[in-house]
Amino acid sequence: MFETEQNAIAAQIQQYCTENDIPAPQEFQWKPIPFSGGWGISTSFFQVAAQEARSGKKVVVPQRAQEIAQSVAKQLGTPRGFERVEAVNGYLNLYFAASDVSRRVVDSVLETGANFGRGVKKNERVMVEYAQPNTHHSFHIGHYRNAILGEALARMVEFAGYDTIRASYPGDIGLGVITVVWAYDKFYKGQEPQDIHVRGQWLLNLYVEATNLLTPKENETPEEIAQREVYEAERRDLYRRWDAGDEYVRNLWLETREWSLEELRDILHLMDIDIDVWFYESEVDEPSKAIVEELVEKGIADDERSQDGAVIVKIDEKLGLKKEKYRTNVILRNDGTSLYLTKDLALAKDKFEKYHVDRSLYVVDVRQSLHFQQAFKILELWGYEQAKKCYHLGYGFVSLPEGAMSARRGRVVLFKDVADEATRRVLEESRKKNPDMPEEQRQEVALQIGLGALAYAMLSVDNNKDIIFDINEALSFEGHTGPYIQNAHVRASSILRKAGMIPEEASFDYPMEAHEIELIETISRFPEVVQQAAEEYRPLVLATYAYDLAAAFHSFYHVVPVLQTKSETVRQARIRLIAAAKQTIANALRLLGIRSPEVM
RNA sequence: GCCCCCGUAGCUCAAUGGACAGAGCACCGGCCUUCUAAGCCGUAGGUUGUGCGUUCGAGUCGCACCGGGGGCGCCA
Repeated sequence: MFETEQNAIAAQIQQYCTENDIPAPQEFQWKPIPFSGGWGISTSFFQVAAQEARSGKKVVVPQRAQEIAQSVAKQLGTPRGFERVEAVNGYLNLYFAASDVSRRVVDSVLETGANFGRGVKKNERVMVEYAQPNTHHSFHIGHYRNAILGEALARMVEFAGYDTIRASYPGDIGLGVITVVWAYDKFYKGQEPQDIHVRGQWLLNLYVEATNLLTPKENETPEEIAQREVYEAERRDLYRRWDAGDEYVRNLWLETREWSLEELRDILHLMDIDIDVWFYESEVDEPSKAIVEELVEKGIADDERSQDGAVIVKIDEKLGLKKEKYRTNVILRNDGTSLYLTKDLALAKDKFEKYHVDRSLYVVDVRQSLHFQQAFKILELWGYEQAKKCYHLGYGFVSLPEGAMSARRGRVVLFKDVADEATRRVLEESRKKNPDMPEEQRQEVALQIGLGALAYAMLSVDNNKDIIFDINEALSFEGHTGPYIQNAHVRASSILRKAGMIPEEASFDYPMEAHEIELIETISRFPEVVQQAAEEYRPLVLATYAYDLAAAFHSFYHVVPVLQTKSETVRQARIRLIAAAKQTIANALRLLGIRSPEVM
């Protein structure tokens, strides 16, 4: 928020350096003054001093940095908007005139409202692909991490100023899908439950049971082996018929697929996710085969089918690399069917050509990073410049204290179960703490708080870290959690309700409390936090910020009176500050996909 | 064999190469006749896996090693 001041001072420093034969810094790194109670900006002169040392001057770098800082401080005096300038340990610290700057920050937040922190429009279209669960399964907590991470990323990138498209890519075909269709058709046709989530779980059980029937076991009798082989043949036949477009199989597949999609849409709705473009794996299957032919013609792929092999791309060789990095991968099986990689090539082509995407983000777990590196390099070999702006956001996978989630072993934590449990726990808490709340409102708020806790638990861990899902930790409501932040918003709302109205304007020209200044300082950081989080593709940055902001608010709330303040001037300023804090908390939470309730 | 990620307080996690490595949980001690105690304040807790190096400055960058996880041509 302080670019104007920073640039003006930077220019003065550069001029001073040039005039005094000191190497002028090319670019300045401005940082907040790290000491508590000190609100302002700082920069250091170590690099300048080190440059002098390198050019032959006999200087001790830290000492020289302090000398320069001192002389610069002297030269600057006290610039407009600041109340104090000091040189300490090689750093130049410029302390704001808190009252002036506070008013500017608060006015700016209240003027822009829900748009406070929004970045300037960048002329670039970004597609974020996330929410790619397989159909014919139920949605588990690992899918949830993917969805909330993707959504937070999309919101951040959009708010930072990019034209953003949300894409989902359900895996609606493959051996796993066919396995479920086979089991359904053979054993359970017409027995499906009606509730969409019960049905999702039921499909999952079907998959487990079918896989069990098809998996070789120890000490099988000849009869058992024969039975299993019959089943296996049936499954293969079903896949073949699907591939051939057999009407019966296709209808069966579409019907069962729709159950999963219904559940997926319901969950996305619950999460407040609105997907713009739905890609289905089954729909890129045919186009992807055509791409293989093109790649063979262009000499990018090698066709080894005549030697009973597959169609492969020797990526390292084509790139001229000597050491193995991207290796070699298959893009068409020897039976002519396509693979995951092939489909991703077709999908990327669509993204670039149909949706004119400049930058493409893939939110997929980290185990697939080689796959994406290969896909991006093949796209590059194929001639797509945008491939350089494809980025795989790999995140650590979610496992359970007992180990990896495994549908076959029945070791899966379903999102819907966790969401229900979250709501239940919040309701219990809420009845104790706020017994007078109308029951209808309580239900609605409980969902927001429960999901807030869950979302925050996922987003407050950096992307590349694995998460061992512990429900008690994830649904904690105290301390570094979503509800802690939501509670700050609720407390602010409560004060504003009692205040009645927000004054049109107010001056902060009074001796401000340290907690008051700290809160405003934290609010002022929001716009750059948004940019950082979006540039780094890291919701964690925003999650940490939201917590810092809430913590600053809670401390302020405890120490600084607002409505009880005697001075009407101070009261008005603080009411506006509360409104600004509330708005900024809401904006930050919104980017994390978390609701900001008025009461809790 | 090659590649990627992780290792920070008892536990879970933070920290654009920059000032004194910070939070939460758990533990202990305070604070509700005062704007919502899902809160606030305080105590305690560290050789940042090990060693070398780069740098004025390293938890952060490089190399080696130790420990854990993941990936590596016809699964997705």
